[in-house]
Parts: sequence; C-alpha cells; structure tokens
Amino acid sequence: MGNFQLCPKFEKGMQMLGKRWTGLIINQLLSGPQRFSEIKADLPISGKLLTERLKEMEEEELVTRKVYAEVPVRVEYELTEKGRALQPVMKEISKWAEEWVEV
Amino acid sequence: MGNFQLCPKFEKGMQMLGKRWTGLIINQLLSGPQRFSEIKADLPISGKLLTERLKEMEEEELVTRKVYAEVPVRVEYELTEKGRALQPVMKEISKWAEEWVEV
DNA sequence: ATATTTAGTTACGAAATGTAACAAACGAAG
DNA sequence: CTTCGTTTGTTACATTTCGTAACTAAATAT
Repeated sequence: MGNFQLCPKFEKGMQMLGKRWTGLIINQLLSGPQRFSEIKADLPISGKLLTERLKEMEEEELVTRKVYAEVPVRVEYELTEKGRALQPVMKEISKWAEEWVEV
Repeated sequence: MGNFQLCPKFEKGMQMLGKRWTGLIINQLLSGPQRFSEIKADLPISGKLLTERLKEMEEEELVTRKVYAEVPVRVEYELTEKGRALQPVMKEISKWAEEWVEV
C-alpha cells in the first residue's frame, strides 16, 4: 500500500457505491419508497445482505427506514435527498451499460 | 431497457463498477496510460489485488496491457474506448461526492 | 557473484459473502 | 387454545475474497 493523494470525498463515495449491491439497491429505490420484501424480490440478494446493506445505507444517510405496525409488519425504505442526488450517476451508468455492456 | 424490470446490462455494469477498486483504477487511468507501479503508488491497493483487478478489467475489455521489454520491464495499462466511455460516470460521481460526502 | 528494479506470485490469516434454518410478532383459522 | 401464515429480520456455518508480507523471474550494472 503506497501513499495516496486522491480526492478523499471521491474515494469515500466510490467506496460506498463500490460496495456489493449498494448501487443496485439505490437504483431500485429511485423509483420510489419500497418495502424490504419488494427490494428483495427484485434483486438477487439474500435477506441477510439486504438487511446489512440497508443498515449501512441508513448510517450513511442514503435511505430512511419507516416501520408500519400493521399485520404483518411493513417496513419501507426511502431515499434521502443525498440518495436521490445519485440519480444522475445511475443515469450515466445506464447509458454506458446500454451502449457497451454485453449480457 | 424498460422501466419496469431490472436491465441486465445495467446489472452487469453495476457489478463491474461495484467491484472493489475497479472504479478507482478506472479513474486513475482516465488521466492517461500508466504503468503498474504508478497505479499502485497512487491507490491504497496491494500488488496482488491490483494484478487481479487489471486482469479482470482486461478480460472485460476495459483496459489494454502493453509490455515494454526494457530493463527493468515496463508494463503499461491504458483504457480502451469502452473504458474511456466511463468518464461521464466518474464525473457525476465526483460531483455527487463533492456535494454530499463528508470525509 | 551480487545488487537493483519492476512486475508480478504464493502462502496464510482475516474479513466479506452466500445459504439455510430459525425467531418474533400478531391476527386468522380450526 | 393451538396451529398457520406472513413479513422482517437473525444466527450458524461454509465458501469466497481480501490484505500482508515474503518470495520469484528477468535483465543489467557494479
């Protein structure tokens, strides 16, 4: 590991987005608030990891968590302003992937 | 790509960018071709992982690898067109990080 | 023969991830 | 009262990936 002079904000942001599943979860939530089971149904992620990622994203203030005491319980996750601000990033990734990624 | 389903190209692209170090390496190489030791000096990544990532990125056709039989040997990595096409993505991430990320 | 330099590779312990079974909560069904 | 169904997690454990440090290969200069 060498010494590094890199924009610390960019580096930290990249580390957040570069964590497995985080980008896909944000992209999911850009279409609106969703409950745990909805996110889980739309992504090939396990419940354990989804819980873990959402907790981290809550700590980073990317999402908020709301519990509705219904039966059965409903828990909804919604992007914060900081999270929604990632829309242009996701849009650029979409454009790039559409043009360059082979499935 | 429809709005109602997860786009496979986006998912694969996100998995590539979402791999640890990949984004930072691409960002480094956006400033021009660089040799192994230069990338390693500028990022807090170990030689082992850098080798691994560069190999993967070569397979994904994000970078090319050129060996110069000098003494000692020089190995340069350069972004392909596909790799350079990620510049707008990196720019948006920079903008977001600058505004929202606390170091 | 030994030292120097770059670009890796290897061995091994630590951390992250994936899988599947289980738990809490609470009303509904029997 | 007991069991079932449903969501949102949690726990235990196996697998994979990562980080660190020592080591190798190749070519030349001393």
